[in-house]
Amino acid sequence: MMTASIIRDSEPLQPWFLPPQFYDRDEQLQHIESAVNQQSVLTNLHLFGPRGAGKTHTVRQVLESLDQISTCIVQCEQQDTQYKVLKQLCQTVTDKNVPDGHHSSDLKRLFEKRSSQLRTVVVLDQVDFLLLNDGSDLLYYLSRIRHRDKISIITISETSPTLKTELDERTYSTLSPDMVLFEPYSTEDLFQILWDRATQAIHSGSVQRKAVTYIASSTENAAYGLQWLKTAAHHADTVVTEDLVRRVRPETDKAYIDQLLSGLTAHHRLIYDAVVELTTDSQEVVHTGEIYETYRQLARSDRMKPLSDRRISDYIKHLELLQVIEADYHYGGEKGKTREISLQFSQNH
DNA sequence: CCTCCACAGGAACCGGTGGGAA
DNA sequence: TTCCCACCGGTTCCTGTGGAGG
Repeated sequence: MMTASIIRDSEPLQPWFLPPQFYDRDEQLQHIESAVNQQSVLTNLHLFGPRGAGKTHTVRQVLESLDQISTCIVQCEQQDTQYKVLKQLCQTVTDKNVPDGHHSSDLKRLFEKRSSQLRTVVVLDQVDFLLLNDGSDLLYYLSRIRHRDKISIITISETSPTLKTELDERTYSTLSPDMVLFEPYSTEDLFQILWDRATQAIHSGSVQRKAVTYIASSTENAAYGLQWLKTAAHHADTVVTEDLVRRVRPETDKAYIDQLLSGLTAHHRLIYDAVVELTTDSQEVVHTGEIYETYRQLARSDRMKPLSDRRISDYIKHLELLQVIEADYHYGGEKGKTREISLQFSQNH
């Protein structure tokens, strides 16, 4: 069934692929580099911008270009407790596996010992997950660590512009990060980004410029655009056309959501499915109680033991942080405290 | 004005896991 | 081997919120 693929190298279509060329990120690249590449005191940074604006890639680009510097990139979506982050920091810095069961003070000692010898950059990607689950204790610790002139803390967020409201006062004032703003890509830049990847990944002549132009003018999110291109390429018999691109949009949404949810649990998935099921053309917002109920039904039909409402309430917050759903908080709506929840990615564009 | 609804979200607690020390 | 301790995902319990309805 699968005919010869037009893809010659799938790597450049992968989300983690670091491209050789960046567009319209000179200012940010420079800002980050000067913050972590000083001989004296290193600077802390907070990177803010929407998903698919190149935050993570830009940091990686800078860090991979530097020598004599130890770097730890932590995905807080998974590492959402103080202990887990410390564990990963120690593993990265010592290059050894660190088993569970230690006291976090042991891990702190180990990390301090190593980081005192070498300049160290700690990147906390999706830091909101850590803050939601565990508060700002870890950031407080890191901001006051011994030898802190040798450590730079870089936090990345899509939902907190400054971290000021998310952190307690003392942590914010000692951390006092420089803000680095990432604007969404322009249509032209996004075209270049996708075109570069397309020409690297796909046999020449097998992708039309118009097709890529269409993607670039339909979204500002590079990660989403890339998924779109990839989905289209997988479906193309001979060439990626604009028409094909239009047709694969629903499937792109699905694949993009799958990728976002892949780092979370099966329960998160069921909650998302519940919201999809409850959302109709006539009813675009759903209430938490309905989600709990539908989730329980879905879980039972999958022979999974449903989790408590309290837990699901937290999981809904996770989906909100990932921006697959949007939650409108009413501390004074029709029925006291409620959330009105809607899909961020509607199935029918 | 009081009570109820339908939730939000803090805090305490629970059982399992995996160290380290005696 | 026994005991103790921290961590973790999860539950239970509880208090707070503000409009609607009596």
